[in-house]
Amino acid sequence: MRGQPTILHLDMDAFYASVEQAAKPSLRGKPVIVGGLGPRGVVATASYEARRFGVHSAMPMAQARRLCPNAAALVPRFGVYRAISETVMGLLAELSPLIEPLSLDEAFVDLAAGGTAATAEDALATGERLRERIRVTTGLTGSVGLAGSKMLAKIASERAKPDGLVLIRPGTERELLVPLPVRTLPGVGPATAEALRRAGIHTIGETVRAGEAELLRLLGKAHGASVYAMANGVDERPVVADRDTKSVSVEDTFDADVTDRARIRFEVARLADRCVARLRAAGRSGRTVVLKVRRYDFTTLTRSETLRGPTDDPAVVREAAGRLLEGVDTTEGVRLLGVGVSGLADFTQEDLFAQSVQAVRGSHIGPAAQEVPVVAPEPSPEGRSEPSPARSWLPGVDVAHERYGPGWVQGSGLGRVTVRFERPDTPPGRVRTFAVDDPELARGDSLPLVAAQPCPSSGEAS
DNA sequence: TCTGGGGTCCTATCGCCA
DNA sequence: TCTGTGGCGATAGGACCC
Repeated sequence: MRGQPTILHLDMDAFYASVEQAAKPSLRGKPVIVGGLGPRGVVATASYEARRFGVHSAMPMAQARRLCPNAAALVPRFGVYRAISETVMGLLAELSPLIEPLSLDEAFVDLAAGGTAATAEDALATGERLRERIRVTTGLTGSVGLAGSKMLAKIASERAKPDGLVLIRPGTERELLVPLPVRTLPGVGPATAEALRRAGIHTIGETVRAGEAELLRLLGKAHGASVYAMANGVDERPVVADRDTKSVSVEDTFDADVTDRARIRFEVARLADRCVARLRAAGRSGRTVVLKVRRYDFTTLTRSETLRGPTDDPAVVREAAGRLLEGVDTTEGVRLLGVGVSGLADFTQEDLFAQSVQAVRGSHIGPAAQEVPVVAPEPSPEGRSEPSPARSWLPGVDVAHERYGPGWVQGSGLGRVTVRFERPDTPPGRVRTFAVDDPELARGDSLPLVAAQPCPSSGEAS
């Protein structure tokens, strides 16, 4: 049974960038980069046109723009991606009840659990049918890998990219793996690859030849054993549906390092509130509060405190984070602050002994400034600016103009905003420029990428 | 213009306790 | 009572993934 290609891995092609190209006809066939646009932004996804210039995920945006100055650089629209992702996951759910999403654009499916892959040929047919369904319902392409394990299915989809399907037949795994670089193996990142390289190990074949004892010596017990097994094509990890969240966190990188202690305290309180808002939205509470500080030199430290019981009270989390901050020296400047909660529970058990000093205060989520005796940050020259009107016209966002209809922001600056008026189902549209405070211009709703099926009253287009 | 944001898992160390 | 051992929770850091 094992070895039969019953594990399917789906990977949507250049997902965020492809969504933007589908939504914005003028960008089709052109280089598109989605990511943070601030001075410290990084690339989330680059379209294949941009990749030809050497742009790739996790690259600093500034470098990406030097490599590919003509690319459209857009901020991510996670709401849109999430909605499309749900549609795609719905298609996967038709194949099998056992699906494991890895991110918005990737998932494993255990076809055996769905009875849709008795043979390799069945699996192939299922995979091709899926790709077609995805194309028709979303207008996007995805690549499919089929194999007998998660690792191999993932390697297969990688080889299938873009817009393809690869099946690894039982018995061919070893010869396929042998020449591949060690970085191909799940769990082998930069640090592990470097440790192996120093031992003269570059490929999976060399990993196998080194022997298990040598790997244990180089990488330690658990990691060494796992890498050795993977190198031999042994991967028994099951497809796990419904992984439940173990922690919730939020973090912010500042445009410039922050040294002002009052400002840092204020930001930590704000992050704590945002974190609790997410926690509550998920209907969870948590017991351990974690503060994360990345300093000017990129060294990162965490401090944590475990409460007597789980909480979802913003004041409690804010105070714990504040206490943790008091033990951290920030005089030389911080580039990132984060607040997280782990040790999650489903229930909200209010502590009988009031973990918060401010027991009397309401436990609703309110503006941090209400409770924290923090100097509202002066319009200081450092750090992220408060959301100014101009900043909400970020490239890529949806807008609607009273006269010209739906469009998207192409760029803004010097008090002006440039909008391209087009929709997923129109030809490339034309560009108009407005004052940033033009009363006829407002944020708009995203439009479906594929014309909605005849459906009574599709109430979009406000 | 060097390096995001949201996670998971593993390991080491320390103190407490049986 | 002293010493050792082992388990366990809390804490911190690091590697990895998308």
